[in-house]
Amino acid sequence: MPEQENARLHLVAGRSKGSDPATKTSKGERTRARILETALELFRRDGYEATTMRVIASTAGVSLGNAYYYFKSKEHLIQAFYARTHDEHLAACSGILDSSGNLKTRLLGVMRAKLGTSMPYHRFSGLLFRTAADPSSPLNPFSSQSRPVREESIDLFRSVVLDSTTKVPAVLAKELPGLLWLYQMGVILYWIHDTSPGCDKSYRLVDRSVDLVVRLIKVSANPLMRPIVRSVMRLVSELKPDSEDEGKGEKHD
Amino acid sequence: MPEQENARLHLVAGRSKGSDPATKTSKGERTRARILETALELFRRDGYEATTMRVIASTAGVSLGNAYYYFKSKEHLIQAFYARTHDEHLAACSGILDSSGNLKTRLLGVMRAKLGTSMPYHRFSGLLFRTAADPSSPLNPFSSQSRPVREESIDLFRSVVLDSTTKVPAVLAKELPGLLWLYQMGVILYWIHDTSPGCDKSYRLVDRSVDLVVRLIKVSANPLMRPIVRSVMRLVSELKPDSEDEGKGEKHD
DNA sequence: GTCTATAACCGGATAGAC
DNA sequence: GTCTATCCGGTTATAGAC
Repeated sequence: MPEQENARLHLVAGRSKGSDPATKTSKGERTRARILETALELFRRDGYEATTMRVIASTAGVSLGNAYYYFKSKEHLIQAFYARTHDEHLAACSGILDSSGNLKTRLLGVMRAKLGTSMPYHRFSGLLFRTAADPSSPLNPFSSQSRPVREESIDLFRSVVLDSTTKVPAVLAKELPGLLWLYQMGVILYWIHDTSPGCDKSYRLVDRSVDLVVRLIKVSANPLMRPIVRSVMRLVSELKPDSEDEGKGEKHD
Repeated sequence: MPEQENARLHLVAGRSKGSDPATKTSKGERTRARILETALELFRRDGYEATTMRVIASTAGVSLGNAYYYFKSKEHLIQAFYARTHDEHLAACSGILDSSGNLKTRLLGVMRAKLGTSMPYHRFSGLLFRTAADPSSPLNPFSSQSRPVREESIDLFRSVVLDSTTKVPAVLAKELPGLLWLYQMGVILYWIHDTSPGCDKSYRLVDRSVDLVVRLIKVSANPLMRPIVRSVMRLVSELKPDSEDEGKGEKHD
């Protein structure tokens, strides 16, 4: 399925400087970028629903049909948004990850950075999660089409764990990055519903829960916890891979 | 806001036999019921998106505008769906809850019943969760407008815990029903994305995780766990109430 | 005041000409 | 690669019937 490859290429277009020398952006690439910039701008300013494809198109100086030539649907603009915020998150994390080996410090830094970089899109993210929760949408974070971005996110947590000086029990090591990613998703879900001023509650949630998570990781090394830890890990590994039948949903790309 | 009262009244219409004697259903109530039945039937058969309001209306033998007279939006049909499945869930649970006092048995019964009664709506529920995840939607399970149904669900878990013979540590007791409801939401979220035949994986998840949950509850009584349990409970109680500002979202009823 | 219907509006999406 | 014209479905306005 070459289209999927293509989608991924588009996704990263403008991030990793193209494989060709210089800034050899074709006209199409520039048009595409212009539409995307316009859309994200309008989403942030007016929200998702309030921003119509017609307005995006006209503001970007193209026709409605043309906008649909570059983005198959309004939701596909969101995929681009995913990639964008992930890059910003990475950038915001690098400082802490380079300077500390303490697991708690690292995880806290990553989680706080996640909230920080997401803040400008608080309202927008609500809608994002809306489509994200739809299993038949290619945009949902568990779908095969989201795998590339998902894997990148999990990689981040892998580096949080692996490059830390804190010793992680062997049983946990393999699944931990994926679990932390899931934990992050949970925090985001809370944050989306958080209407406290400045989203203070979400920050408190991060502070407290990171502490908790790290303590749980440490406690899991205790022999008393052995059977429970084992159960958890079996549960996780057994139920994780949506195996062969992924992408069976109604909507295809 | 009397409308909200009304919405709730409508919600339970046809459930608790009206306050008036006999089956004094007005014509409007019958029309309303007919539309709802038709809609749920079509949702189950064709899915949510594929079922248009026009088809619902014509199948139910009313005009489009008339359907909107009874249900303010397509999504409002979902609120009725919530109530419906909750009632079915209650009925499916009663057997186990009346016959066993064992916490694990009770919780397992409730969770399996939840999956069982939800199965006919597997596809539909995906879409449901879609709008449910939108914080500005009155349908999201955390919203103030969903409170009545939410409280009913939590009550079910309260009875699971309170009427069991297993002793639950005091620190946990207060928050446990709400946490179990949250746990159920998590299971549902997994189930929605579960494409395994017969949703076997979801059933396995329930079997394994119920075992785990019950063991965690018991372990939490261990003095070694004291500090962590305390942290968890503080976290929960501190971050739970979306306090005063609920319903501040864009969409109002 | 309760109910029903018709005719629009609006925005996401598509077809097909250039 | 770009446009115009059009479809389709959720939603609303509004007029009248009971």
